[in-house]
Amino acid sequence: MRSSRFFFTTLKEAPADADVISQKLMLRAGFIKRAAAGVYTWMPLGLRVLRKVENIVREEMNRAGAIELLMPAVQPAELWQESGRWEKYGPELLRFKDRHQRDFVIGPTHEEVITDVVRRDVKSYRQLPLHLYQIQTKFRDEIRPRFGVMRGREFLMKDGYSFHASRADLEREYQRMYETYTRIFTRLGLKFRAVAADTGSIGGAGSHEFHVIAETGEDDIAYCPDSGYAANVELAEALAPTTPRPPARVPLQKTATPGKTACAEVAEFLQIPLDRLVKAIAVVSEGREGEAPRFALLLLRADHVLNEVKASKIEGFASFRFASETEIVAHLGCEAGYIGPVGVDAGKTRVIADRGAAVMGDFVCGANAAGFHLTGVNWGRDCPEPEIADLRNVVAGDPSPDGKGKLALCRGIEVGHIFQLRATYARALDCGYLDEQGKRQIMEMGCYGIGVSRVVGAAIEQGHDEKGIIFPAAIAPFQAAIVPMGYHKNEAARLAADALYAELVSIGFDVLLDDRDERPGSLFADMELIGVPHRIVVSERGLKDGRLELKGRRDSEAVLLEKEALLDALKAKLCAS
RNA sequence: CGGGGCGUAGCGCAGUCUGGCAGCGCAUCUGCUUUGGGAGCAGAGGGUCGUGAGUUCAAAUCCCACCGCCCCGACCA
Repeated sequence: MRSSRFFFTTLKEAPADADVISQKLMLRAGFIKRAAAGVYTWMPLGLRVLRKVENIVREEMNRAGAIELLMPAVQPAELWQESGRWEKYGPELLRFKDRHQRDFVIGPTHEEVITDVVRRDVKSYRQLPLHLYQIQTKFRDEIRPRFGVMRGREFLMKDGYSFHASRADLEREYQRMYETYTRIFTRLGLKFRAVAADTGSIGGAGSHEFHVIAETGEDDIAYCPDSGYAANVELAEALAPTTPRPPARVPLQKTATPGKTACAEVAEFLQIPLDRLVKAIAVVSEGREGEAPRFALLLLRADHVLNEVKASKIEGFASFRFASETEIVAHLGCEAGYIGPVGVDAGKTRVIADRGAAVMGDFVCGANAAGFHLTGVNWGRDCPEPEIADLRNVVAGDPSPDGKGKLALCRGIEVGHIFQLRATYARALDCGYLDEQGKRQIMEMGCYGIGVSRVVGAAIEQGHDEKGIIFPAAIAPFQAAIVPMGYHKNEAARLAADALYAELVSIGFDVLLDDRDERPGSLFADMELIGVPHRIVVSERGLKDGRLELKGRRDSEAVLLEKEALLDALKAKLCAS
């Protein structure tokens, strides 16, 4: 490609409303243009990157035996009503009516459509297993789209769905997809980590997320450098402390702590470390219609943080919320800030302690009286033994749940997710087959997603500097750029640049000849901004010695090479990736 | 949904308090000079000042309503 025949525009200043680096750089580099909140046009330069990601994903899915198809973005409401998600899916599901007042949705995902396709055409175990996938535009009406293409409302996704005659075969395909995803993100040139993820109501070890490691990620990941264990913090188990609860040494005492409602303030006021305090979090579950709301007090060591996913697994609290001030006063006779487990009415309030809080002795907590805390509190002696559960987020240094080493934490951007759906959708939509005995069975399903457009943003979050984007060669808009000095003034440089361009194209390189009539500084700055991994400068001064100049995007200095040596160097670098 | 902020040329912003010719930098166009790190000089084009309705001799500026966007808040006992 020649710049003069291509179309791209760059900006010196990023639009003021961009809030993450990838969004700023994508706007500055002219990869995307905002059309509405969370909705973007992919400009030709950005589209080249998107297509490269897409093609790697496609190649590897095909290699793994999955078969591509393309489903509609617009889906009839009937399928969603049949699966039950018409009611369950919230306002993220964009619904609309056509001219005949029939209900439709713009697909946020395609379980319903694919299951409908398969149930119509697959009748026999002989047609299984079957793995179908597509790379298609999705729409989710996020409350607050942000971070450019990383949390857009409209985005490009690869979604695959596999169908099986047995759970064992689903597990085999799941493992194959785990390996395929590992291969995909490796080829994309990204630093990533596969982590165990929450499986929600389905349970089992049936879900992994693939995260690109980046400081700006929205997810916390716990991993063990020694054992290879990795899990989303939502899921990572905090093991019960191995040290037993110490015996009570001091008597229960009520202490005035006027105005000290936050744990940190209480600890400072009493001159004790934060981990001697127990904090109480009041939660409510609405329960079914006609039932009274259920109330519970969750107790954690004050320096620990409540994990809401874990809390939602408490029996009866699947969809809990934090209690209102009124509810707290009604159950505990005191406002928030001074509440605790001592003296609560066991008939009305469940007391559930995190494993860490359950082994504490002589601790401090709220006295259920405004302006007072209790010191020297001990389970069993001063209040009933609590229910015990794993309620907190793990922290760096916690023992790994597999018992081998200690956990570390990092942040990640979720770019892939694989999931053993089992029969959830197949049952709802009655997707079955006849087995060897001619008996009808419900299929086992898996689903496998990759956020293709999000990968582009994640790659930039991971690879950039003050000059702009640094792409891995596999997904850069061009593998290399030829930058001639004085293309429009100097015939020798022009002829040499044209010849080199023709030669690189003929051997299959995706190269940009920057033949714009601009000053060198502008050309350099633009090539660096858009993240081209290799730059070749053709100048009269180098040509005098028969040399060209090669510089990697991360290099500080260029090297002067004769043409053949330069071709060899480029081949070595680009073919390796 | 609650709180805060913003909306002026393609991009970044000033001007609003205190009403009085709609500005600056970058980008764009023309000419000359320049040519290895986002050039200089001279000139030019480009605006429903988010929308609507008011107040006023006069509104980007004041009042009211609406729309859009951004940020913060759903880890709090």
